[in-house]
Amino acid sequence: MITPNAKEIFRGYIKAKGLRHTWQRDTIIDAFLSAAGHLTVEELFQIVTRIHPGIGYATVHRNLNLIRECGLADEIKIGNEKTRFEPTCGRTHHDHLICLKCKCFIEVNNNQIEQLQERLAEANDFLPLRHKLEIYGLCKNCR
Amino acid sequence: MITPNAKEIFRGYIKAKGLRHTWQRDTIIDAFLSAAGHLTVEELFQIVTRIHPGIGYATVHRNLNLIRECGLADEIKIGNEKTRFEPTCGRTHHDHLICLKCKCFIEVNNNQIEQLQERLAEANDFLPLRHKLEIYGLCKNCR
DNA sequence: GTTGTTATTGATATTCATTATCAGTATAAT
DNA sequence: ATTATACTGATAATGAATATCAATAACAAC
Repeated sequence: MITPNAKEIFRGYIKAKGLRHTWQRDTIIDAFLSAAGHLTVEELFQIVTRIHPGIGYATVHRNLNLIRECGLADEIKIGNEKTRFEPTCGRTHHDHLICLKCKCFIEVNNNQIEQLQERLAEANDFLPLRHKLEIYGLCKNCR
Repeated sequence: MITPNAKEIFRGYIKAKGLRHTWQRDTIIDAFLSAAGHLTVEELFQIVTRIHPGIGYATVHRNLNLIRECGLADEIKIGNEKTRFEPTCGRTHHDHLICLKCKCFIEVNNNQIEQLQERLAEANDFLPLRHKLEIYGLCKNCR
């Protein structure tokens, strides 16, 4: 299976909403896609600034929201920590085991759970679009 | 099965932490336990104020955190909505189907999913303590 | 009961992520 | 080229959550 071109998805979303293409958006989507996952707005802003000094924090924030809206990023918010954005494209959906002590997280996946969730929604006449499963506890090193 | 006395749990927690008993704490835990679930700090503050005018917002907030800490409340935070606190005592754990349009939520429960989560954690050498499963989508009326 | 220590309260200030504002600029259709 | 309008970047505003602090209250020790 070929990974869909994330950048194309983003540009398509922009166009479909009647928004405009700008070099800032290009820079931001490129930086986001090539960076390691789980970035905060602040962190992406730092990266983008190194490439193109002068891009505003608000611009990065706004566009990160667009990236999330078009499905290329998931939001992870743990307690009062800053929101983090993780790329979804080319990756299967996964849930998180979050350590309450060291704040690390492990990505996990279970098809059976996914299927049960579908059925659970169905049984309640609910159309499921996305979901978030977070298991909090202690990791191998902290338990 | 007899529901454990939530108020005793709270008072025990206070004592165990070397904190002190106050009439404000009593008022707040009483109001919280007798209120319908899913309250925001603001809403509980309004209720408490009606019983004892003069109790400060910060006091309600602080004590709601203690109530959460001792396991009597779960936190629900949907998007940018205000954090809500829902009583856990005397109720089985449940997950949420959250409507993206009307913001309503349906409480659901599935033992099979719970069990799979346990196993998932185990497989990763992770000690699960609590978890949060939220399925976002469209409810019966909004789909 | 008195005293001393210290947690608590309530009012307010602070913090901090996120969103809104807005003038100037850039984009893209005609 | 013209024109309408979305975008940017700087900054202000928002708002929930937390911190601060002086006055007060709880409670253990005596």
